[in-house]
Amino acid sequence: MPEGPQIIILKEQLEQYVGQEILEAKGTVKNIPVQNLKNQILTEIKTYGKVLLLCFPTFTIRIHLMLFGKYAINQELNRELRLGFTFETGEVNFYACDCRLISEHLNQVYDWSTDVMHPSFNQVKVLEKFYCHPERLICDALLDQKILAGVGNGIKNEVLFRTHIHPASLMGQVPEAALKNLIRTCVTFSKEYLSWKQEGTEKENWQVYQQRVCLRDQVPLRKEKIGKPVRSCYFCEKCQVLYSSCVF
DNA sequence: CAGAGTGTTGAATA
DNA sequence: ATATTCAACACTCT
Repeated sequence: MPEGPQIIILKEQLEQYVGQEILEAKGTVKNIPVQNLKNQILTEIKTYGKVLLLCFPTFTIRIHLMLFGKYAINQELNRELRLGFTFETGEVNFYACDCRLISEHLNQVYDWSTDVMHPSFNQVKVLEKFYCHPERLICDALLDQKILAGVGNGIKNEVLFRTHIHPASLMGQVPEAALKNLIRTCVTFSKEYLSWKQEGTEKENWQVYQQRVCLRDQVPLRKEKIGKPVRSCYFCEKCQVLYSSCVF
């Protein structure tokens, strides 16, 4: 399910429980001593990229929905419960997700300046990280959570299309102006994506991802497995420029 | 009905 | 020891 904007929605849905005590915690999660969570007060909810961070006074629970993760609020799904909390006014249940405990201070764990949904996002920091990997493909760099947190395969394809950059372009070959535009578009697109999600108009706004025809050229879009590790890239050969000395 | 995929990790292998 | 590859996870949609 989850790219950055969808995690923001999850955070918003859970905000109602901030300040409340965990009356009951259950689930088959193995990394976390579930019994010890009882009576803990949820003090804050944060997100970092695709990760949800439930903050308690002395520790944080990190939840990543991965590829198949599900959650349910005031409802139970018919599958193995990984981690579930009952608060004073309701419950939340997580399934098929990765859960772990963080005891360090979050500022030591996460660099907020490269999270596309974070207020302290800093374009210059991301550009610096981009320049550390001139030999990588642009489609790989966009998915690297250490470089740009919160961007998933959908956002990746959309921002490359919108900025006219071919996914197989080499980082070091893309002009600085194009890179800056790309980074800016990651943020603006993610925010648009969030509002489309909230309005329920998300589907109409995909321009390349899982689409068939380029809306600019009316040419069939290409779908190729590109990168390391390989991921699906949707692109238009006609209007997305390949910046590369290699032949694709 | 088979197969791919909104993602990442940790184990296996070289 | 270090780098790379790969299965695993678990479910929906095409």
